[in-house]
Amino acid sequence: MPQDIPLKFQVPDLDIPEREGGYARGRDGYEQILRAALNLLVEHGHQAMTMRRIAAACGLKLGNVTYYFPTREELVRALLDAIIRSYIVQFDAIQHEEGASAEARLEEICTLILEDIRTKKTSHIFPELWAMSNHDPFVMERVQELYVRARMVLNELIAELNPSLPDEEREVLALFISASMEGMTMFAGYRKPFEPRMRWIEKIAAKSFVSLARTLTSSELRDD
Amino acid sequence: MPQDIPLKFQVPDLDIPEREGGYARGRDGYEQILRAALNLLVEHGHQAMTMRRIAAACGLKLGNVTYYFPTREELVRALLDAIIRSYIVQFDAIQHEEGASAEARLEEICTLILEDIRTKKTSHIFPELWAMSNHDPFVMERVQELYVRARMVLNELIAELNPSLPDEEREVLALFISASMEGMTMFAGYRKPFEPRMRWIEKIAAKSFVSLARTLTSSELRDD
DNA sequence: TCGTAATCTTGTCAATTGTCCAAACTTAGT
DNA sequence: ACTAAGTTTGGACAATTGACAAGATTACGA
Repeated sequence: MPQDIPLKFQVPDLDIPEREGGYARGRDGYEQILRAALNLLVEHGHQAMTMRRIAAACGLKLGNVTYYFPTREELVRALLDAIIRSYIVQFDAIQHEEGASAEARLEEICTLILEDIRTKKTSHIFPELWAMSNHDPFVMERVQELYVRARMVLNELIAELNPSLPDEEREVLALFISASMEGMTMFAGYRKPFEPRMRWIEKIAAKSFVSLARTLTSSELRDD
Repeated sequence: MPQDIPLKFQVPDLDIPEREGGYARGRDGYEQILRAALNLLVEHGHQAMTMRRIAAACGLKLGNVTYYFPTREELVRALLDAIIRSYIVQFDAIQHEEGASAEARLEEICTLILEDIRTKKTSHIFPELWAMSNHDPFVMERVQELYVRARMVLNELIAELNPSLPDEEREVLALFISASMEGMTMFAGYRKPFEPRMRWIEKIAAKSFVSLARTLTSSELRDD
């Protein structure tokens, strides 16, 4: 996966769990397969990610791929696990990182996420995941788990900026901010029409989110 | 397509163009096919939308489907055309509708869009479209055309609320607002974890977007 | 070095897919 | 009723897919 944009934090492509037993060659094969599958997913989408194409892409034979992953389902799950794990690791790192003011950190997080959205990998994979998750509970669960982690970071910062906001309201606000940024994927992601304007979008987002986090009050959310 | 949420404005499922020549029976078949295809897309995703499944779903024979749509590609394009056309018609109607203050209308538009997002149809179809658009220029073009129309409405309202904001900045702001709402699809759409909190999300969105539209200044977007 | 577990090759299998076609049947206007 | 255009049917085709298995080859510790 070539790096297409200079990023402060680069999310690793895959976080592949250790494999029990086996030879070094086997670990290589396993990883090669997942990387080839990821590449196909990014370049040509989920439906083009066939066992044969994966095999061809990493120089293995079809039968060999089914040795590592007896069914396509297992391969897809291992791939999504590895993809999502890499994001979660990144979010956890950010969360436990001490830094400047809550406001500055909120802005930084947003910049981080919006920059990641501009990468080809992210802006191609996530729409696939969103589409898959509508018809596959496993994907849904993993994707939502990822976003739970993403919101944890936001929640902490909002709590610092606006201590009087009740828990539930704060969580909805964190969701709003997170979802808002995800929405940029289709418009300012890789080779999308507003990609060149991503800097402005980052500024609008920072201003808007900080203002919201600071000024949102519980009474504004009361039901009619 | 059953209506799952009571909506003020219900976007029609499909806007099917008139068919040149042919008998009434033929117009029926044509429409049945597109409706069956839409239903499959919503219920089981793009990959499940095969010619045979479509035929079975609308009680036609496979060969008959290929009579109306010689290739699957043509069918998909006709379907996406009909889907997107129905949204565009809706946006055009909203745009030329006189109403209350710009602020009230902006809030109304947002409520409208966010409510539509909660429908099964919208929250299932759009992720499919976004994923497809990454690998199919035709889909990309149509989807972006839809969003251009959506932003036209926002642009007018922002211009009214903030006349001194230059054109380009206003367009990026309109994009931010539109994209922000689209991002809710994966979190507060049909059967998504935050669907029950959509009312709060609408209120946060209204407050945030109106505030942005009012207060954003050109100097805040200047490059460093 | 030797033996066993791990990895790899090769080929096959049924199932599904999009596309195509020739013949039969319907419809609507004359 | 006749006709020409529109529609429907049933079947066929090659291509692709995921899964599977028997045997060859390789890695690595005893």
